[in-house]
Amino acid sequence: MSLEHYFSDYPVQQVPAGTQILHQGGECQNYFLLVAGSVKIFARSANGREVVLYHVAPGKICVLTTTCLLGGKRFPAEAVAESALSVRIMPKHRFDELMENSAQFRRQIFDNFSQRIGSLIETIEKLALETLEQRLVKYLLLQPSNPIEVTHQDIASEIGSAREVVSRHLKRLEAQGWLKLDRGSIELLNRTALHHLI
Amino acid sequence: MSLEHYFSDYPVQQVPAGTQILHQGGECQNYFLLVAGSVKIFARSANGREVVLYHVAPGKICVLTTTCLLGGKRFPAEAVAESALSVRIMPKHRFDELMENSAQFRRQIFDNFSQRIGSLIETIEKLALETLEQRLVKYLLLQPSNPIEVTHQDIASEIGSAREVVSRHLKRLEAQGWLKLDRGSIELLNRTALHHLI
DNA sequence: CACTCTCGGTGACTTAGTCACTGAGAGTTT
DNA sequence: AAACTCTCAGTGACTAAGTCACCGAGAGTG
Repeated sequence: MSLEHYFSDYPVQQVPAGTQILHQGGECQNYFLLVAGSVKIFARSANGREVVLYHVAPGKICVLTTTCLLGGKRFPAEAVAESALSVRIMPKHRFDELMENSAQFRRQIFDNFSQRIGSLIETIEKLALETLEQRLVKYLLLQPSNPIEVTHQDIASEIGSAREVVSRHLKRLEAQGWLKLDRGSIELLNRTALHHLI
Repeated sequence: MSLEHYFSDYPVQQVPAGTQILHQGGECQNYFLLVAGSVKIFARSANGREVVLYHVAPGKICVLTTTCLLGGKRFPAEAVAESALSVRIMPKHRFDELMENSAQFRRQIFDNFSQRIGSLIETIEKLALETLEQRLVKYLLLQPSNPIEVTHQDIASEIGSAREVVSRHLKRLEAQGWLKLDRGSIELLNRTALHHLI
């Protein structure tokens, strides 16, 4: 039984791409389950630099929303729709009721939490222990499409760095002939060579 | 009703300071509740650099142990007793039973999870968005004792940096007259001045 | 066609991390 | 007490990463 089952009483709502769903310091009202699309959860520093904390994928709930509602806290980051979204929204009382009465539902929510903790720890390890080149190359090799449609700025905030630094590294990799840069896209030409950098 | 209540059937066991409790890739067998002392959970890179992920405080369980047991995964980090510990150990079947039957217990475990997710996100934001000086000064100002009994290496892994870098920053702060360095200890002399660096 | 906006490139500089080595001091052994 | 070992910190020289200020190309708009 997937999480979506428990949300099926609530209608699917559409959210356009680019919508800012939650702001730093904002209040969470309801739980939402993502049916389709992708939500980016990130933090922004005073001088405008950003770092992506995680992405919410279809079939998942936003863990941070859950911790806010359970703890009565303000949302500590920014949430933006990376693409057009379909979501189902569940009111707090129904969530609490399910947590009380359904072991299956609890299990799903707990799994969501566990996976998120694992991914956050991975992020910390990467930031503190890996070089920028390693993070960059891993990011590139993980992308499903080729060419990859993404700006240097996007990559920088994904891997916790600055745009200029990412640009320079990419330029160097292009000079080696391992990829090809274009405005808003990166084509990987030699995955094997890139793999050897990790 | 605190978490400790649910563990009271299980005897308090002593663990000497410095014991390595869990290794990266090791298997978790049981839940443990910390009664007294402190456990450091950290990751280590290939070249020996370390980064502290979090500390387990008295009255808390180790969230990572929980996620391992729930997900049947290997422990993704290192766990070391920072001081002598008193712990109570609960077998998996009893934990599962409590999760099933006690809303209070579930609530406690969830709170533990939520707090940990919050602290991990904070750590990511610090690593990616703050300067080393900010992280260092915040660390110093947060310590309860003065002088602070800690090595430069310890600080470096707390704030995700390298020993030499921390040493140089501390030397500079000492030259300003804001603190006094000694082997294994740092005495803060001017908290106000340090505050202005944040 | 002019205007604007996003994206990326670049030079000069600062900050952070690495590597290799040094020496001081504390504790232990002989 | 002298020699030994270990931990901790200091340092110079270097590389990597991040910042700041600016430029120019190209896409989209009116």
